[in-house]
Amino acid sequence: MNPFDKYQFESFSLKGDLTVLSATHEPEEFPHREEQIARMADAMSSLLLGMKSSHLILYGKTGTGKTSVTKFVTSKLSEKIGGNLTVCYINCQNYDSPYSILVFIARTLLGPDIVPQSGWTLDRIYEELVSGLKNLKKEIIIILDEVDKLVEKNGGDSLYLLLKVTDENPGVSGSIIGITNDTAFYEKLDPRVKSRLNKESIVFPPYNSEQLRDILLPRVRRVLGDENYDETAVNLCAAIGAQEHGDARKAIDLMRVAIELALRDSAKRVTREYVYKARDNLEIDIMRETIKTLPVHSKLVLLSVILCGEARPNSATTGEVSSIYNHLCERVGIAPLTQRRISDFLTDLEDYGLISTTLKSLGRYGRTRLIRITGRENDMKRYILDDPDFSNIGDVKQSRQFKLDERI
DNA sequence: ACTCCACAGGAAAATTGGGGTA
DNA sequence: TACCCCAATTTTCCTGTGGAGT
Repeated sequence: MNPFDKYQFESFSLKGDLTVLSATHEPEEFPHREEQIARMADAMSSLLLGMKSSHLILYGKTGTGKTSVTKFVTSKLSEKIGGNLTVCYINCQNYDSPYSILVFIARTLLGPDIVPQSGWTLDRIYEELVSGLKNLKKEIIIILDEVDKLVEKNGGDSLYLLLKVTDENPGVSGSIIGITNDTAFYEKLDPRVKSRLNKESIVFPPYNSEQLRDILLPRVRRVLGDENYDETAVNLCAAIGAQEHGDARKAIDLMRVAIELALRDSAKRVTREYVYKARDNLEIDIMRETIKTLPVHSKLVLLSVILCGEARPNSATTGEVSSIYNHLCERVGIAPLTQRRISDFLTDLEDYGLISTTLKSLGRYGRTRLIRITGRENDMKRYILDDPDFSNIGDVKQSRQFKLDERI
């Protein structure tokens, strides 16, 4: 026998497409969601008879399958009904005003030329949309992902208007599917919307780790075959996902990254170690991605927080941050915003998990938020300074110095 | 017990900017 | 061109507040 046999480095190869483990993959099977699917189908079955379907509200945390299941069920429904049904998917994070929603719907259902992005009055867009929908003569399903954003922002105006479109115009037949992760969503609605929304609600409970494993395993098999991975690695992904409020997306992402890392290493199989590495990687990726997509002022505020923390290791306060921010703006050549606004940015940054704040009273010295960076600030600084707008910011240490002098 | 700091965070006014009509 | 409508973003103005100093 060949003495080199035991030094086989050949790594495993993919048996299937890795996109099965990507966010855009739309599965055909939904383990542990049979009940929800059946109930949705039941609620929408009246469309098959040409009757109106009632509106639906779906509750559930992120990664519990609400969106995928909805897309799945609606696509199956349109298979049955044929060309007589159009589905319009809207993510309410992007379209959160009555105006932008109506425009979006009009443009996707009726074509991009029917209404302009802006310029017309809301009334005119409404009229145009309604008459357009009448001419369409189709059943319409409007999926509102993250509806809670809609209600938070401007009361229930957008929803109210949509319900008016679907319910108050003979000749228009539409139903709304609202998706939310806010369990108190319905209570927050104002009465005029509540009364119209003859709601049927379906809850998507978080997955536990066994259920996550059931979701993960078939997909992993499709990618890797039966060998090439430790089952404990899959279990670990499932366990981490379960910890994160039963988040299937998280578990799937972890598995994908773990496989990618193992491939890059030309490893023989995917092990727990790769899952741990994947977790670290994902965290950094998420951080870089959120920082990269931050608006300029937000970046400056975050940078100010970091610099402030470097100057004085104990927590920074809003006032300190905003004075550093002012200096940075001057340096970069951007008009600074008010402290009121900075305060809002700080809340945003906290929501993104980039900083954490504690409201504290310093007695005689007022009441303010103590602000701390969460995570590796050197990395953060690097990602912020990647922004081409900040090319003239120069040496950060230097700028820190000059700020220290200016303060107090 | 009372003050008063340094803000938080709500509400409303003002500004900005796309796009219309005449 | 001037002027209007609308949404979104910021500013202005505001009221509220926990606790160190007195």
